This record gives sequence, structure tokens and C-alpha cells, in this order.
Amino acid sequence: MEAALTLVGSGRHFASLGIREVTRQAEVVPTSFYRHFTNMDDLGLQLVDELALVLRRMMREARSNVVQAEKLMDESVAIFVSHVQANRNFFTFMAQGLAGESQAIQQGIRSEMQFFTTELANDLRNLRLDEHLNDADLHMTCDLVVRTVAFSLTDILAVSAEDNEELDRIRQQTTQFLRLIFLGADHWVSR
Amino acid sequence: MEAALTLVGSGRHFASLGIREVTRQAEVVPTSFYRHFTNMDDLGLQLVDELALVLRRMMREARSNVVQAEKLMDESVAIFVSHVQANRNFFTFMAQGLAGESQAIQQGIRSEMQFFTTELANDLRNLRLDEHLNDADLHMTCDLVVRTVAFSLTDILAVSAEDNEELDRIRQQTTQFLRLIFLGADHWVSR
DNA sequence: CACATCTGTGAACAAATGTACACACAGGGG
DNA sequence: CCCCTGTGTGTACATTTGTTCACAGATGTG
Repeated sequence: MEAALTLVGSGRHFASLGIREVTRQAEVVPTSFYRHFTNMDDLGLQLVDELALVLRRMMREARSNVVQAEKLMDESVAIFVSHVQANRNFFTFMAQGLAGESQAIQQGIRSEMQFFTTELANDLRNLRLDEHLNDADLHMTCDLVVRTVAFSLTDILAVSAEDNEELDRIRQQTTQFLRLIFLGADHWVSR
Repeated sequence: MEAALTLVGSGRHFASLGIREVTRQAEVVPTSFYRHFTNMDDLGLQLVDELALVLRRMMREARSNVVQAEKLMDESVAIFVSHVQANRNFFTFMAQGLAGESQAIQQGIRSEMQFFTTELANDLRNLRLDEHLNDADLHMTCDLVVRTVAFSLTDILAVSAEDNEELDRIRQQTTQFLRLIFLGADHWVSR
């Protein structure tokens, strides 16, 4: 799995990886592959499972950093970006899987995002933010937020990890997106 | 190119297609491939060029349908969805390329989206909407809109083309996203 | 008509791929 | 101590792949 991620991180697309290629990278004989996976698809699914862990760790850190609603967005975005940097290959895999991977993998990533959305909605409820929104509308808002952040993934991954100038631009832009969304949510009238 | 799109439409990922595979689908001998392309990457780039045409056609139709600001969003979303249906394979290719394809292809799709964003901003200016926004903020808003619609692509492509019920849900959801964004834009204060 | 340009064909080949099988060795539980 | 289970190895083979080359028919232009 690590070998697959390495290859993905080096510009290859997961869907185009072969068994032999992965085992070569893992410095293991091709036959060994079948000891752990039946398929490349199988490997992908297990990667999704690990990805879930990465996301949960990120969520935990974001939650523990809630100091004030004021800086909430800037800090959350910053945490997101730094986690992407720290797990670049994982997130590259995720970005690739958002649209394109096998049915099952795509489904897995998608449901992970849904989970994330739900958790975010809960958190906002607990923080007593956006109290004028009913559950459906709050969920809708969070959905849009998660999508927006997920999309910014492609921006982050498109720039080299050291280009701090550009990274800062992305952070700023993403924050602005979120600000715009929540501003809309503020004035949203639930029916 | 048509053969490649067909394969992509049938669940394969573009990055995993081989020359022989494509020529087989095209009912042509492998050697013929080199008469037209040097690479699979080359083929992909030419697909991006054609994709640009598809997008422009869609934009034209959306523009000609501007009747009133009231229904603008619903109709634009409807036009988008119907174009995706009509060019399913093309849009599948686009969704795959948003994150994952070779550097050049990804870059191509990305710049096509930027073009789209700029055009949208121009249109809104001409319609005298959101006049309180400065150019930068209007562009930012349009960027978010385009991203949101692009993301909904993955939703549309994930459901079968006949599931009208689910499609309607997606249309409705996307429209709501846009409504939320523009509501935010309404109250945005440009500095 | 002659000619150049495009596009497609067939045969060929070295390289790589997925998968199967029999075997080896390590570790831990009975 | 023995044996079972998990993991890795080496060999093997039929398929598939990318790419090459020389050749053939169509096309349109002079």
C-alpha cells in the first residue's frame, strides 16, 4: 500500500498501476501481492480505509483548535493545508478517486466525505453557530463547505510543496470561499 | 478519440487506456494510431481541445436563455445537467482530468475552467448584477460558482442517466448551492 | 494522367503483464 | 517439540503491450 501511494505521489494515476509495478516498488516479488490483496481494486479499497483514519485525525486536530469563532475558518483551512502537505500521497489518491476510480473506491471516498459533512454540521450545532438554520439547510451548507475544501485539494496538489507564496494564496482564497458561503448562510431563510 | 471516450464512458479511466485498447475499440489496426497521435497523452490533449468546444456550446446556450434574473440559476443548472447527459463521455473525461491526469491534460482542463469563470464574471457585469462587488470579488464569486458546478459533475455522473428522480435532487441541490453563494455575494462588502 | 499526401494494413519482436504452482522459512499455540 | 498459518521466493507461461517497418489503396492537386 505504501508503494502504491509512493507511485501515485510521483505522478502516476492509481488506475494505471499494475500489480508488478507496485510489487517492484515495494521490493517484493510479484507473487507476494496475492498474499495481501486479490486485486488492485482491493488494494485501493484498503487505501480508502486508511484514508479515513487520516481524515479523522485531521478532524480531531481541527476540533481541538477551536478557540474563537472569529479565526475558526482561517485556522481550519490552515490545518487542512498542513495535513495535505504531511500526507500528500494520500490526498493525491483521494483527489484521483473523487472522480475516476473504480465504482467501489469512488463510493468509499464519497461516503467518507458525507461522514465529514455530518460531523461538521454537528460541530456547528454544538458551537451554537447558525442557529437560525434548520437541520437540512445546515447540512446543505456544510456539504458545500466540504466540497469547496475538497476542490481546493486539486489546487494544493498542483503546486509544489515548497511554493509557500502560492500556497498562501490558496489558503487565502479558500478562506474567502468559506467566508462567502457562511455569509450566505447567515442571511439564508429556512422555510 | 471517439473510441477513447467510449472506453472512458464505460467505466475505464483514461490514464489506464493503452494504445492497442483504443485502436481495438476504434476497429483499426494499432499502427494506425501513430498516424494521428504520438502518444496517449497527445490524444488526451486533443480531447481537451474538443471539450473546450463542448463547453463553449453550452455557454452559448446558457446565455441565450437568459430571460430573467429570477430563474437564471435554475435554468443554467438545468442546461448544465442536460449538456452533461448529452455528452456524458466527454464530461466523464473532464471529471477524471480535474485531478489525476497527466500534468498537461490537467492544466488544459484547469485553464478551460478559468476561461469559463472569466466569461461568467463578464456576463454578470453586463447583466448589472452584483454591482456592489469589485472585479476581484466578483471573479472570486464566479470561481466558487464554477467549482461548485464542476463538483456536481461527479454527482451527476455517479447516477445512471435514467434516474430522473435522483437527477432532479442533484439539480435542486446544486441550485441551492448557487443560491447560497449569491446570497453571500449580495451581502459581501468589498474592501 | 501522374504524382504526392494521408490513412490504413500486416507481420514482427522485445518487453512487460497477470496469474498459477510448488517450495521455503519464520513464528507461535497446543 | 511439532505443526499450522502467514508471508515471501523462484520458475513458468500464455497474453498483451508499445513500437518498427515496408507496403497498399484512396484522395485531391498540378
